[in-house]
Amino acid sequence: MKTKKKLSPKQERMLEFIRGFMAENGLPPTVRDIQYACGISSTSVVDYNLRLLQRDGFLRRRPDVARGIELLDKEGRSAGFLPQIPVMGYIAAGEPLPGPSNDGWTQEPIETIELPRHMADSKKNLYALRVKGTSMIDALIDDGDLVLVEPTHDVRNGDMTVVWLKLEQEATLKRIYREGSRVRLQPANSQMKPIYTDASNVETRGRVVAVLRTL
Amino acid sequence: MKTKKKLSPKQERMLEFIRGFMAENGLPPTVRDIQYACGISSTSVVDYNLRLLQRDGFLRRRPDVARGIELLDKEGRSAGFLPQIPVMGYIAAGEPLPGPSNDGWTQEPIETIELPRHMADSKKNLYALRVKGTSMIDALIDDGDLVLVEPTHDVRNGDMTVVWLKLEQEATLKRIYREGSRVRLQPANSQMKPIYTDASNVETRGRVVAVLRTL
DNA sequence: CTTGCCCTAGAACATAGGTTCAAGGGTGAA
DNA sequence: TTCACCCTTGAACCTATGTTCTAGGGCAAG
Repeated sequence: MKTKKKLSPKQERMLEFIRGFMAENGLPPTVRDIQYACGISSTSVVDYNLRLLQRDGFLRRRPDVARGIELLDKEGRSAGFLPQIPVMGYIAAGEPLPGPSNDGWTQEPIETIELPRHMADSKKNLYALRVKGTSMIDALIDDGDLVLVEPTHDVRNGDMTVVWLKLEQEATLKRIYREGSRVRLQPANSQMKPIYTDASNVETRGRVVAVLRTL
Repeated sequence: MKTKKKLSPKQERMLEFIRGFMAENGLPPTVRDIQYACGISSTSVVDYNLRLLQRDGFLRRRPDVARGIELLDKEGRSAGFLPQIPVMGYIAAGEPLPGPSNDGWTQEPIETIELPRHMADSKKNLYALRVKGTSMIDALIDDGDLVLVEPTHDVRNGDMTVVWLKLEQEATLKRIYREGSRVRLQPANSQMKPIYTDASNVETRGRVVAVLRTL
């Protein structure tokens, strides 16, 4: 159940704008903000569509209060305000890695989560991967965990890194240390031994900035 | 540096209210909301103090916009809106466990974090503990990780649980399974063996609902 | 064509809510 | 005392912003 109901393009646009406005400015937009941003000719049209959106459960309005729009998630609780982080796919040993291509993404997000600003600096356009299986357990990452990734090739020694091992056809998360022509991949778990491989065999896909586990 | 500057009691109160209002209602309060809630006699007094709070970097105001208050964290970025989770102390093997007493807490939070609603249902008054040392590594929890705890004694088999082992004088995080008069404490890491101990030796302090690791 | 429904227009209205003003009380320094 | 500074009062002011009204266009069913 992706959407509760089909929305008119205008309504899509409005919702999209409201979300963005709230995440960016930290407060809900006014009717007129929406009007101008969405190129709508009259406040009454905005009001009309807000009414419909409310009827269909996408938002709640507080009568007579300025900026009294409250976005609702599918469960009816308040949402918005927070940076939306796309969960771009799964990571598991042996699986191909989804990632950003030159322009945009190789695929659509499988879900979206929102994170507080102090975890997800919106400037870095982070994305997330869901861990499948226990193959990352030596990095202290369990099945079902969510890893937040900052997409960059500029990875420093010691960074927890998303690496693709070409030879092994394997994705993994390790701390990376370049040692001459070879690379040491150090599990986060001190009880595990490091892996050594040739530098030409590793492709760094980004730096892990956080790990989230919900139980 | 806890606070940038000493605040008057009134200003403390106002900030406190604004934070609460935003977390609860999903939008910033009006000047008059603040006035009534804090028992202030005039909007101009509110304005006056908001002015000072802005000067001292606690918030930003957008001139002439309704509810144009934006709370700032110590780094100057937008804050508020989210449930504030107190980090009540540290957890490490051998350390005593902080926790809720009959009324209130045994101590003050060492810090405060904010979490999105879908992680921190405000009804459950969660708290957090910061993990010190690598003694929880068999539960896939590293030094510096934050564990979110729902304080309850009603723990079910298989729950990741904060337990206090009386004999060993040790706090730990394990999945718990009651097996007759004894208790099996199962590490999250499948490569580790479970621990068995007598039921009378374990004291459950709460259920872990999430683990957060920032790198 | 007529009716009904959904949507758009533009304007006007009502008030929620930010801002300002003139005045006054307290307190400490000079 | 007087001045300066900080804070409080109460009211008035103004506009940002939600709401409402009347009118009309497009379109499908009858």
